[in-house]
Amino acid sequence: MCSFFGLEMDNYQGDLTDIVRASAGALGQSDAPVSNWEFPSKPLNLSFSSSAAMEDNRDNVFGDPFCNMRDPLLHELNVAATSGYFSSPNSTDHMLSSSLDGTSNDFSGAIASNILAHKVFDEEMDKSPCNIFSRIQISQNNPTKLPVSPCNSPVIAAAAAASSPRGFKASSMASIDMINTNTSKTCLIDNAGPVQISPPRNLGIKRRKSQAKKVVCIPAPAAANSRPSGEVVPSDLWAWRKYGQKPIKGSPYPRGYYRCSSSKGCSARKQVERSRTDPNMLVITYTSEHNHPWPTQRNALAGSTRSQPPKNNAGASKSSLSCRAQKTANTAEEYKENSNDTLSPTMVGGSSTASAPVKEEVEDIEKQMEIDDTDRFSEGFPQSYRPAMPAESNQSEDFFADLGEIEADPLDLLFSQGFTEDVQKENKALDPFGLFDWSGDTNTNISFGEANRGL
DNA sequence: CGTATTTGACCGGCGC
DNA sequence: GCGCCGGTCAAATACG
Repeated sequence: MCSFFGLEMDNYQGDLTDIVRASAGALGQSDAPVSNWEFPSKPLNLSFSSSAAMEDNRDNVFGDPFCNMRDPLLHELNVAATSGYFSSPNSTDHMLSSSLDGTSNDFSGAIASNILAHKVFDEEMDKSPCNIFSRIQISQNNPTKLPVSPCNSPVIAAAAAASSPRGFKASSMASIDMINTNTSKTCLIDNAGPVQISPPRNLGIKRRKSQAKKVVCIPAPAAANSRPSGEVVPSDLWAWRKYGQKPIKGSPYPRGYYRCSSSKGCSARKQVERSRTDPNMLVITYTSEHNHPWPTQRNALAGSTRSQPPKNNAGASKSSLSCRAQKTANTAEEYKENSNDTLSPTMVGGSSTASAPVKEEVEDIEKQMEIDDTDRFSEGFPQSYRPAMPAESNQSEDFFADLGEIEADPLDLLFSQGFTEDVQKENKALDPFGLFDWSGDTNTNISFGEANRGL
């Protein structure tokens, strides 16, 4: 597995794009599957209503009443590591689970995989050396360079609690060992420079200045995707609606503005942009918090029907965007990239071809994940989660090679019909309360692409 | 027809 | 006070 390049911060102050620069490294620059993070992931904490758990999360930065609920973003990101296709079989490092415990509550999620390096920066995060950031160099006014453990943080990843209605309790992240690879050998940040995280100046964030924000820096799937249009934005299963896009001064990439559409009145917002310093990385900034449980398939899908980019995407209808992009594009190539890879959620998930079966599978997976997480942690990816790979593979490399060549959503390959059926059966058995409408009708099913939209 | 996206216009904070 | 800039609004448009 490739290693991540060193993470570094340029000195550009204040721009969230650079708050966390997680180099995509070999990942972003390789042919690694770009849609890997569409894979559903497992839950880290199933305590939906545990008062104790809630208590433990009382200091989560967002005062999130749902902080114990699963974070769809986390799950999704996590799955890659738990799928067995991404993680090392020798996952023994409990770095995150231990280092986070009781220290960075607002750093409520952790995700790691050999492929994905998701990094979250919370402006209000505790910089205690005991937390995840002990492995990250904090730059700004703090000259102190916290040691970066080159082998303990293959992926210093944490899902944005802000994106979650509940976040995760650090102590509940034992599963991280599933996604941490054998760090002593497969360290993703080996031979790399330190991770430097610069707290934002908050300049330009005026109206919500006092609000906590979380910045997630993730590999930009689109960068390696040949998708003709649209930014591939990771799904977090929240329903996001894009309400604006602006070119950002100093960055060739526009910033997309999204608000939660899962619930009226929800003030949750997020901004998605490419890192100016590393186009392979997407910087997602979450602002405010959801005031509702993370969406069921129904409300998450409200109005979500588009799975394809505008047919005239490359045509006149895009001229406006192109013009905007052109404003900041310094070169023809940059312009091209902007035209093709703007932060439009239209194609999020890189799965314009995502079909209903796929989305159902995703939902099923998530559902089951909520049921038996602990077992998975110890036993690995459950049989039922295992995608029916061609040739039943452990041949992930070949698989990914294929992924790189196909245009169809890799999930179509990952999840076979048989897989779906099995999971559905299992889900029914395991979800006697029918908390989730996994079977839903066509209007309520989340299309994977749709689920991804807005990220 | 309902919903999402696009995008120009507008608003307000901040620096000068 | 003015201009810059980021963030948001909302009309137009696209899509299923």
